[in-house]
Amino acid sequence: MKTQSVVEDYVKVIYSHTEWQPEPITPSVLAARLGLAASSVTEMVKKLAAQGLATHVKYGAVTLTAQGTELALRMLRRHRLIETWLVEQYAYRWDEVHDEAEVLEHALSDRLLDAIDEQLGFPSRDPHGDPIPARDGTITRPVGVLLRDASEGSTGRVVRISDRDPLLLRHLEAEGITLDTDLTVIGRAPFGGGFLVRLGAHAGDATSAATGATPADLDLGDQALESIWIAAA
Amino acid sequence: MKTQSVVEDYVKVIYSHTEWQPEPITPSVLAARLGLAASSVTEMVKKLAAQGLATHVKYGAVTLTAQGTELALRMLRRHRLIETWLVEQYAYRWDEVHDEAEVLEHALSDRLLDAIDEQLGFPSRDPHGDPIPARDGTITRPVGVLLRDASEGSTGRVVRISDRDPLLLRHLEAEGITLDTDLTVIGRAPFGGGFLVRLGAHAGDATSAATGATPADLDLGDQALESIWIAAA
DNA sequence: GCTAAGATTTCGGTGTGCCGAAAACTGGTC
DNA sequence: GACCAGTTTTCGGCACACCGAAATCTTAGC
Repeated sequence: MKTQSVVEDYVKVIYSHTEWQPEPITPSVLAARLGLAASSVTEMVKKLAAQGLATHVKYGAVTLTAQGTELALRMLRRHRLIETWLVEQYAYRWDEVHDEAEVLEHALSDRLLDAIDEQLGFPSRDPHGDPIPARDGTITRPVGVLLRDASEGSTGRVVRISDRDPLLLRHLEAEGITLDTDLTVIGRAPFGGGFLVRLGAHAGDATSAATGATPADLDLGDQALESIWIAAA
Repeated sequence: MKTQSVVEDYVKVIYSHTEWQPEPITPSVLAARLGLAASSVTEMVKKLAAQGLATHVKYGAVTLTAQGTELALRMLRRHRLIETWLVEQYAYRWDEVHDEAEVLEHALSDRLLDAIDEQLGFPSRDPHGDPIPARDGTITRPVGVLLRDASEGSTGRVVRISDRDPLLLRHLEAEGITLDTDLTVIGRAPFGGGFLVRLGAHAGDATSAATGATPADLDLGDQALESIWIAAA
């Protein structure tokens, strides 16, 4: 019961892997995410299983038990509340909060966390649009589609941006794309061109949107397409 | 460079021991304060010495080097700022902050700590009256005498109360004694009576103060006499 | 100065989480 | 159905901070 925080990290990563895609995580991916050797992960996963937090088919994937999921959601709640708090109260930018939250999520007491939750007015999502699990472990996934899968000509509002890469976050912010930004999907430019979006829900008329780019259109890279979720405004 | 926090705890305790009394700390006292076996302390102290944080005369006392003192003051600054912050921002009571601060002092980044410092208006003392070291390691000790050593009939203002024992803090608060409380020292009642103080700087006249107790006088225990510092109001 | 009580250090050992190398297993290919 | 590449597990080992027991040192009392 001493260095609990290692267990918390494993569980959090295992859970996170399935949050936006269905496949359960394999030991090698887990090792890569944690920055550890595969052999270390095998050992630790055995301990997680012994504690009833995970199940592990030999030579196969790692899955959380109900108890493990509960712990993961507690940690996710902590992480996302802390990120939100840093942005709201201490003027952190959304690309700067992750590392600090990574440490603090293991250190704050439940009491302090609840006080912070109240101070923030019980927010339901963090600065990247990720849902903050409720105290009872409830989590409501925001509806939305990956920008890559959005249909041409459609408009939508940004509801989530993956926090995986801080540099992408800074780039997008510089381009004017943050949470709740309205945008219109122009689509892929012909002859292998980039993927274009226009800021604003009503920018340009349908004809120009179907016809081509204007100087105001943004050419987003593949990484952005895989990171931005939009939903009907 | 991983579990730095153990080193930080040792250094903090070593420093704290000399903050309000001159004697350097011995390994056994250090072990008691940390709740560890003496043998563990011997080992760790050797490592502190190897890192240039402490000097250790064999079979004798442990002292901090300039570098060790610097680290201790950084930790003390963290601890006391966090305590102040918990009280001011999150409605903790002064007897509840210690354990939370004990954990957080190892987890907050310098950046966040500075932001908190600013939010609090760069306070110079914590909720118990302990001075908060400045960013550059400067610390200004509040002037004052231990209540035990205060002369009879004198009046003063409470400038510090040791945070060693939360129960004492709660008791004193219930009796009406907190930081900046003015009080008059009546003195020790005759025939082995308790040590009496009166709330307020002007309560009663000199005669009654010299003569004896009134119902409003407080009879403080020995622990309180060793824990409360007063200075001219 | 001697001794004994008490403090301190030394010594062997523990648990945790990590590693690299080697062995064992998987799934796909021919 | 045998092989092979890649993954996973096993194995021996390491660093860290801790422990109790035994050895060593200090110091107070006489």
